[in-house]
Amino acid sequence: MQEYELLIRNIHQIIAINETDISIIRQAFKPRLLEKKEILLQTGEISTHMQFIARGCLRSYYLNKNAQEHILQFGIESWWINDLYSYLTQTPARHFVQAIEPSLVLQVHRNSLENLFKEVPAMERFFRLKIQNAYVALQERTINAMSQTAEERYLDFRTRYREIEQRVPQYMIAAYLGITPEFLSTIRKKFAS
Amino acid sequence: MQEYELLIRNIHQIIAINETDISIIRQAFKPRLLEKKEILLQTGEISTHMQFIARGCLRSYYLNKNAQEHILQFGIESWWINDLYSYLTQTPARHFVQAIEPSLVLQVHRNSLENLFKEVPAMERFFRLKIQNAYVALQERTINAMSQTAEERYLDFRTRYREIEQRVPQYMIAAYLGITPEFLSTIRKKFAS
DNA sequence: CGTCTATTTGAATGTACTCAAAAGCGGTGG
DNA sequence: CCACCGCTTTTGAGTACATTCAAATAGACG
Repeated sequence: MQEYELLIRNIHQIIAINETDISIIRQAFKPRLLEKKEILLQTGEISTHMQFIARGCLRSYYLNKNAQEHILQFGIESWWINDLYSYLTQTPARHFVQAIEPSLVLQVHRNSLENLFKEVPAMERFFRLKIQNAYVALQERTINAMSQTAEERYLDFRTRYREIEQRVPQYMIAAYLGITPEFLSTIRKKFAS
Repeated sequence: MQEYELLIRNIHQIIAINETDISIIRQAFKPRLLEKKEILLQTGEISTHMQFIARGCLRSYYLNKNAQEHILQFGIESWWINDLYSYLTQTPARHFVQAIEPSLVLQVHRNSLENLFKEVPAMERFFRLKIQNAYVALQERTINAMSQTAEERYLDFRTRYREIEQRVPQYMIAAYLGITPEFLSTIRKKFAS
């Protein structure tokens, strides 16, 4: 049950919860093991769960009309990952969510989360804050994508997500930054240690 | 009071409201006239109002560290405009909101909106949907910024926001697309009618 | 060890920027 | 009403940034 500790800590950092709340939260979340490359959410499916990463590394990505992959988000331990729009509006997902490493997520179903909100109202605030943060992070990324060179974006990524950089293959970082793997390779050469 | 009709229609398209609701909504929103170039929200200020554009054209923009302007959003009649993050979190705004033309906005103060939610609960759903749509629009824009050429982005903008393209100066469209005005000019030459 | 995938390298090309200057346009004052 | 001023848009030359394609090299894993 150690994985649940991480979840509880993650929530407790943001909102106040007591022992009763904690046991209600534990019951609402179900563990799900994922193999490397296993897909948690497909385009076209409707997202029914919020998921917390207890162990491993995942990504959400999108295929554009030329079938190029674009990564929207990476996630490691203590992050939340989803196609938020599909979840919120109950419309077909436009993104995939996939495990990069063997992973363990703690999932709460939409209905179950609604009940949780009734029993632990502060959880509603918790998720509202998560969504707000996701929004502002996205806004910053949009601006950076438009105003910075690939090199600047890469260095920014490196400092911001030091750990992720070491855990995911380079071509995925390129797909996150919106550049080709070849060009990322030449950028990296400049900063070779 | 014609400007209020537009607001009511905008809300009524999304949620069911009766005559009583309408008069409550009318009272909550106050008109504010803006001159061309007048700034409605400054970086550093905390956003206290949601605003609906009844007449005119506005933009929200951001200055990056090289003091370049990047436009996040244009808005014309029937659109909502704000620094949403500042409004939601009550933290200092990172963006400016400015009138491009002489404009009229209908503003509702945060406190007033909270009261409105109690009297007309469906309004809470209305704004939640607005925020969700803003999120997904931003996500699409991020992907496009990374995966499309300037020309593709411009053509996309043109079909998506035909009217805005005709109302705002070209250098602002460049600032929206993340390219230089010179380069936008050469792109346009190719499609000269 | 062999196979498959990921990364690197390099040449040629395309996309977008910088800088400078000219042309166009819109409002204001005389 | 027109002339002028300031701002916006266009044009062009030179350069920087990033891609494509092809091939070589390196790593990971059964």
